[in-house]
Amino acid sequence: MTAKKQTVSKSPRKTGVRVRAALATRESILRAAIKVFSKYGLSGGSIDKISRTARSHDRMIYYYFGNKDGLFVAVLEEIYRRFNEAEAKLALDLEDPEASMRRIIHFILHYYRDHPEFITILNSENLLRGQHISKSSTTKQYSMAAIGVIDQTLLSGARQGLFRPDVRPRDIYLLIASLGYFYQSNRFTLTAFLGENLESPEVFSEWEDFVTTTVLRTLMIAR
Amino acid sequence: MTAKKQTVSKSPRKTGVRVRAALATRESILRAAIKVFSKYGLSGGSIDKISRTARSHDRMIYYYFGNKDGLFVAVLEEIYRRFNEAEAKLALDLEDPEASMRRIIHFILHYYRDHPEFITILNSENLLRGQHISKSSTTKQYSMAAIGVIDQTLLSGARQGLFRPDVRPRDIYLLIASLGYFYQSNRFTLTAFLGENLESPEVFSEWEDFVTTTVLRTLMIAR
Amino acid sequence: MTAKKQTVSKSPRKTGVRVRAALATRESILRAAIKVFSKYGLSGGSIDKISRTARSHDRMIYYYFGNKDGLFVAVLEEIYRRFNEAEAKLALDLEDPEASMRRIIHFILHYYRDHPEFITILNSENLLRGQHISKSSTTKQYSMAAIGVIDQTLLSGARQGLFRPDVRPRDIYLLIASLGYFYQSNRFTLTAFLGENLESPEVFSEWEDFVTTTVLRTLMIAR
Amino acid sequence: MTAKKQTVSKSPRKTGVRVRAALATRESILRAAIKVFSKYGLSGGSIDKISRTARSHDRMIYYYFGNKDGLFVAVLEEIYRRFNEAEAKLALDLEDPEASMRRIIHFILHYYRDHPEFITILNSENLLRGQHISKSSTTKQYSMAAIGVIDQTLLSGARQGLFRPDVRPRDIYLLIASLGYFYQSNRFTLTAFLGENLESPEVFSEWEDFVTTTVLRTLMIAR
DNA sequence: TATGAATGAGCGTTCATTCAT
DNA sequence: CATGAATGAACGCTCATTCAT
Repeated sequence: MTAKKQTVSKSPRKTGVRVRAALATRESILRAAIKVFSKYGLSGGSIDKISRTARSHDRMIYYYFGNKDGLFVAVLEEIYRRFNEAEAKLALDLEDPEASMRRIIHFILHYYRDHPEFITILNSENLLRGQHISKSSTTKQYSMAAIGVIDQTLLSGARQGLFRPDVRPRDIYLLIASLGYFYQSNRFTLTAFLGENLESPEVFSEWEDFVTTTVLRTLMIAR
Repeated sequence: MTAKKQTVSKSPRKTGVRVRAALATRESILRAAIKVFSKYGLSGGSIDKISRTARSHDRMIYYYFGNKDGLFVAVLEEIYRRFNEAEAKLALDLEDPEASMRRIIHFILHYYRDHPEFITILNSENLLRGQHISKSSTTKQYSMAAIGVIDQTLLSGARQGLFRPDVRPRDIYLLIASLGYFYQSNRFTLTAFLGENLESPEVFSEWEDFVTTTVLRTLMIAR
Repeated sequence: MTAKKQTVSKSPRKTGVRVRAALATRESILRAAIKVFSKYGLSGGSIDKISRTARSHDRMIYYYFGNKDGLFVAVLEEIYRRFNEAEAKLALDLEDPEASMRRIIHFILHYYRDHPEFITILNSENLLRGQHISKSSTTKQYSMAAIGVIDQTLLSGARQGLFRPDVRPRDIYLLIASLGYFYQSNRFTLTAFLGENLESPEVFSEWEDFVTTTVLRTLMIAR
Repeated sequence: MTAKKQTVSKSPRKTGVRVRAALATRESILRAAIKVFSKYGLSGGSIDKISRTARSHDRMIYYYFGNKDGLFVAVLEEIYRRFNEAEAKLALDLEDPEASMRRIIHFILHYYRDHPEFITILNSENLLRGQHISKSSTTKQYSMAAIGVIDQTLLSGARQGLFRPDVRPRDIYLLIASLGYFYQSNRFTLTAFLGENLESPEVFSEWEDFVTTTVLRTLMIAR
């Protein structure tokens, strides 16, 4: 974490250590930024809070990320990268499209639940009308993967005569994402509104069942 | 010295120019706060921005709302009240449950699209883990109305043998709200992600069709 | 305390009640001001804190005392008046000057201990270089009484051949006041400095003995 | 980001212009704070007044002292340190205890007269019930020196058969401090009260004589 | 006699950022 | 590669006070 306390050495042998230490500093700042932006939003998450959380110094943030917006862009890229990385591990059996679809739903709902920073940071970015994501080129490529997985499943399902052939993968992606995202994103106001604790495992589990049923009903050809 | 709520004067003779001016001040601050919080979030929406927008003074915000949090609570209550007021105008023909459901979906999706402040302010409140809404008692009553409308529609549909009888109104409320909310809330990151402009009327219209189809497919008994 | 909630009556009979209520308001503000100024000083004791403590309104302070300085002048006069009133109750037997002197010392030390507001408010006034007391005419007359009592005691003691005849009453007044005042006024820093709790009854009692001894040693003719 | 205490640089080569400038900034803030707190008290002495007096910026106060309270603690430590430093220069001839005692009295009375900030700042701290001094460890050690000097003098006097052996140095310290402090601290209200200008050199000189006489009378064994 | 509404200046503090070395 | 020093603007909030009835 807080490497870089070592004194400046003159021997070139130690350069490797310093580079590694520098990376560690950069990484700990990034991790701290995710935590802080997630909790306080962009304007509420101050440079000071972040550097303190990272046990580093304000100045280092400027050193590695230029300014606050640069740091936020890096944060955005990182959370998308993490989501993509997790999704890539989904081993789907395309021969069983219904099971694949259930797995995808399960993955998305659980990822959202277990990574609240993903949701709050995307909300922050949307509050700012997406002004950072447009600066980033890397994020765009991730959509391919996310929708590609659904596309393949739908194609397989249609080929087997199980799924309607006229359903667009983009709509199914939005459908699942909506149902997973809104539930998590708005769980505090919803809890007050509905008088029901959406954070309880039972309520969440019931919701997953409902989502699965709904997606399959809109996909599957009735017989 | 916070102003007493509503400031009901006992002698109606005195309900003169100043009281009217006072109400106007309070209201213009509230309206400005909705605008500013909606655009910048709670921490980004400064007292100064708000009082300037309201063409009033910082001090008056404290006079009428105590502090920034008090103002935010009032803002929350106001946007819920407005939603409720709009919903109350929905004239549903319960004899035709399918049409009713289409109307409800139409109303919610369009309300979210036309009132982006509703979404951004709720996101801000959820970022803060619902710490303001719990202080407010008035908001809770609004959920009754919102779900009540769906409940009646589902009952009518079930009575007529059109809708499945085992679907919970709360789930249908969450289903529609999710699909309307996420689309609007995340339209900027989604636009970058999907490479498609979700703000275009055509894309929105297609989405409304998809949502309607999905809701009805999950509700209606196949024949 | 919080009279003045009664509705405005048109019958002149009740005028007495209202005047009394007004006095009560004035008095409760004065009492609150003593408490607040004593605790927070002049600049730290805000109009708002005072009106809140008095369960009255800011505006009433201006109504009765003109402004903050006017209120502080009234406070100064009040604490001097109270001291004078208490001192007037001292029944001294001038035939026994030593006992009289012991009584005076006892009275002053205990008055300071039991009325910390007297000390803190005088300190505030001295911080401001006595700018309020010069506006007040009533306070000056009180010194007469305070020193007069000592004067009579010294005269009696000198007449009886017990006290030195060349000691000035003003010096004895300053001597006793210094020893009583400093002990109370600086008891917090002294406690930290000396590592001894000056608020304990035993330590205070020992101090009273020392003061009495010192005053009498400087007064009495050795035989 | 509060500055580290004293900022001792490890490589002496770097102790350059900026470090010296930094020390100057810190010191000029401290000096300004003493002046301003002395004149207006803690709550009346605003950060703005101080930074303006120091010809620095608000921000630097927070940089070097954390917050206003931190600055006040530093101010307290500084005025105690200065008193201690001055006292350390007192060259006493312990072989002549009476002369030593006269010198101590002289020193204390004149120090109080010539350093009014010492008195007003201690009054401010006592108004706040000693809440800052308890945070400071350095001040406690100063009491040792102050009382130690008196202790040695008393011991020498007792050894020579001049002073009573049963007098506690702490009491003599309090006696002298009281008589010097109260005279200065309350000189404005006393001047109004007594109708005599305590700031005139003659009156002060007479007071010093009276104090000296009083202290010696309570100390010395009558023959 | 009493009040709610309004005001502009100031409060202590934190903001993101740049400077010089 | 890293840091201590510095900056001006903004933050949420409170100040004593006056206005109009």
